[in-house]
Amino acid sequence: MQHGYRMTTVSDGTEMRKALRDWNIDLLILDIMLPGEDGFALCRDVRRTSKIPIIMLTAVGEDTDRILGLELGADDYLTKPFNPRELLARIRAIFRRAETGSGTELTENSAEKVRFGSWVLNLGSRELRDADDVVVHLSTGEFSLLRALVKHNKRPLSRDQLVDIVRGQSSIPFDRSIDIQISRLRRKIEKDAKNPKLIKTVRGIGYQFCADVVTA
Amino acid sequence: MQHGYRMTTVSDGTEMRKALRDWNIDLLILDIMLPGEDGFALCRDVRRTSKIPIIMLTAVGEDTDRILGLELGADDYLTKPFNPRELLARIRAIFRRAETGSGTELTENSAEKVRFGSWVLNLGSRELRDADDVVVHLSTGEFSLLRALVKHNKRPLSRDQLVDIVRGQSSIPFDRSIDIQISRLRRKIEKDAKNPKLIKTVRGIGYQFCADVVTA
DNA sequence: GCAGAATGCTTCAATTTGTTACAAAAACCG
DNA sequence: CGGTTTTTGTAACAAATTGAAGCATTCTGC
Repeated sequence: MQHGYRMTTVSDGTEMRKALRDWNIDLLILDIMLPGEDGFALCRDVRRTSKIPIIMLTAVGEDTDRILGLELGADDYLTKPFNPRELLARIRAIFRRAETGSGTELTENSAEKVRFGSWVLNLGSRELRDADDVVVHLSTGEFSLLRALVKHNKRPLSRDQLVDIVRGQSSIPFDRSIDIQISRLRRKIEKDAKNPKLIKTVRGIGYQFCADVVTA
Repeated sequence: MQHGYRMTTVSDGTEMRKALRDWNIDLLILDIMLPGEDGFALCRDVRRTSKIPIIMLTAVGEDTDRILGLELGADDYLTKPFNPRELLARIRAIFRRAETGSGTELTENSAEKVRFGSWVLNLGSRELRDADDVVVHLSTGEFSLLRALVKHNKRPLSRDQLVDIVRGQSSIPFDRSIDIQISRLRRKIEKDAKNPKLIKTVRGIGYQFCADVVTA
């Protein structure tokens, strides 16, 4: 976590696609010079399926017109060597632009409300309601954890991943804090906390959200 | 007419305002070094009333952070001396972004009034009215804070960001003033200040305006 | 069933946030 | 100008949240 942003570094196109699939990536910074597929191809490829903001890193003398142009569709670019402050400024500018959209676009495919079991979780207002429409209070951490689980539903998430999502840090060894948060969350949303139906433990791996999640 | 764009040159802030009023200007290119009012002030001033894209021209060593940041709100900037091709590329990029932008803008030039919960906030006259059309008085700081929250609704804002927006300064360490302002604002607009529905706390991050905001 | 490991959960202290009371600063007003 | 009111920030304390420690429980492979 730096300057309020959490980042993941990958070393090639394959890792990038994996990261895009496994995490909710909000912004991509692409170097043109890469082993394997070059940045141009990657950029074009990502653009085909996603509107995620892309910043390209170029060497001097590259054809800047082409980078920002329709062909590649990057949102911005920087010439190496660049000033870190400038990168930060451009990142912020991009998010600020995106913000003025409509609000709720953590990612493009995020819906406002999701339903699972007899619960309705409103991702915008951060409210969890039961079948009778009664609000069950969740602390920030509980909401954050639940959102992570729901977002990656039916997929086991390691404690590392969860800590990373919830706290934006990589976890220290023997970090049990997620277990406790899971415990607290189960107490609130499971009918029988001893027999969890929604948040199951995947021994040796982590936790998995098992309910069908319907975006309403 | 050059490269498909028509342009008008002005020499100071007064002329600029006249041009903005008399013509349909689509994009503003602002030099920071100007006779009379400087570019920073002009930029901020334009931003108060318009969402028109702004590109700033800066000398080397300027504080690029501030330029693209929330305070000034420019869309891009270029360091002098710059390559005309690069300026052209950035102009095109900005128009391309504008095209793909979704609607629902929450800025001055679109709507004067916004509605959330049972409240109506008039951004022009700075009046907040309840369901019975009774004015609830807000101090300058309270209004400014509420406007910031509403503008970035459904998105958590850090204390730093809020201080920056409200006071135009970066906050000192351990600055709790935002918390107190939030507290005062809640007392005025929340039905139950203990259970805030509009302004929620995001622990470790800041605050988030959670209501649906409708521009009326 | 048993040993060891992984997970669940209680307790408690540290941190973060909410709020009250009060003082400084600013605006207002004659 | 002086006096008054309003606004805003600091200090101090209350409440909520959270994670570490540590023991209880469950699971796995034998």
